[in-house]
Amino acid sequence: MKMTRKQQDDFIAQCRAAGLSVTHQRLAIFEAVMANGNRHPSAEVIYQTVRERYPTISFNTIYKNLETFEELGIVVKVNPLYNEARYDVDVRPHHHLICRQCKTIVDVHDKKLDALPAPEEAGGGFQVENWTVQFTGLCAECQPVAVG
Amino acid sequence: MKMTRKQQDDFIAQCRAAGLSVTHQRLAIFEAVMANGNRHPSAEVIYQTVRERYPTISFNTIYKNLETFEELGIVVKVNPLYNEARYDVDVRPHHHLICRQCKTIVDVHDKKLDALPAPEEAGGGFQVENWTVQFTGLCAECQPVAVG
DNA sequence: ATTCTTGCAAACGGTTTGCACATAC
DNA sequence: GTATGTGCAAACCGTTTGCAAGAAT
Repeated sequence: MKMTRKQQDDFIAQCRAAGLSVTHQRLAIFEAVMANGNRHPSAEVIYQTVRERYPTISFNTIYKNLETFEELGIVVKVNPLYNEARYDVDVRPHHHLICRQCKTIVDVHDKKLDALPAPEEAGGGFQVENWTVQFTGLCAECQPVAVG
Repeated sequence: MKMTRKQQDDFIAQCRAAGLSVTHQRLAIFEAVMANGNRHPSAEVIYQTVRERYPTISFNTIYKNLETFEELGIVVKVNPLYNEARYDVDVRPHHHLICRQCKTIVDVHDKKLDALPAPEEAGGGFQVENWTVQFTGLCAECQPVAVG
């Protein structure tokens, strides 16, 4: 999963368009993100990958750049509620509205959504036990003060 | 959202059936969980709620009991990937298989799932921007060694 | 020359662990 | 009396911040 020349050029163009400096670190982090594309990597994974080539790189640089990449739309967080465990008393299968700003979670019980088909190809013997639809967006309170 | 006598009795029965001691703390935590049912509370929220009645209760006790409640099936974690941010290079709308054991995430692109209807009642003016289906279960590697 | 980025170190917040004391059974 | 649960404190881990030194433009 090596980065092509075109991917690199596109990335550089994207940086310039956004007014971002093109540093070796930033390029290496982008390459590491691409190289780990199918693994849904954490910052730690990116850090370890980049460190193979730049042993002195700082964790901070990884974090700052992942944040930057997200603003650019190059990557997206799989788990918006990554910072603390949240519990649900409703153990029946149902769905969630998640406000990306204030992290409010609202339950959704919708008949139409209950007719969801299982995924056709369950990714290499994956045994599905449960599923839920996560709607992300902005709650009523956060819409006026939204950033991004 | 006060707990009914029946709910309390059921809870006590459930504890006894599982061989768990019925402590004041455990009861109070259960009641706090129920009282915050629609808020999808974090451990901190539960802690603050219980502390109003038991000011000396320990955070540790909250954690241990939330864990216990999850094993009993009384509560469920909304966000299995709560401990660290995970990034996705694929920014197109798609879906995920998440292994509850090893936290592996596998992308799912499925035509059938793309025809998902928006929720009928968008919970008080919630503005939906995106959505994704999260299938949870066990990956092929974890099925033989699964706990729970 | 100026602006943006990096690296270091320290703080932070949520989570988890070890162990002595207390409680439920 | 024994097994289980609690409270305290400290460790832990991922994340975030402040700031001086360095690199990109």
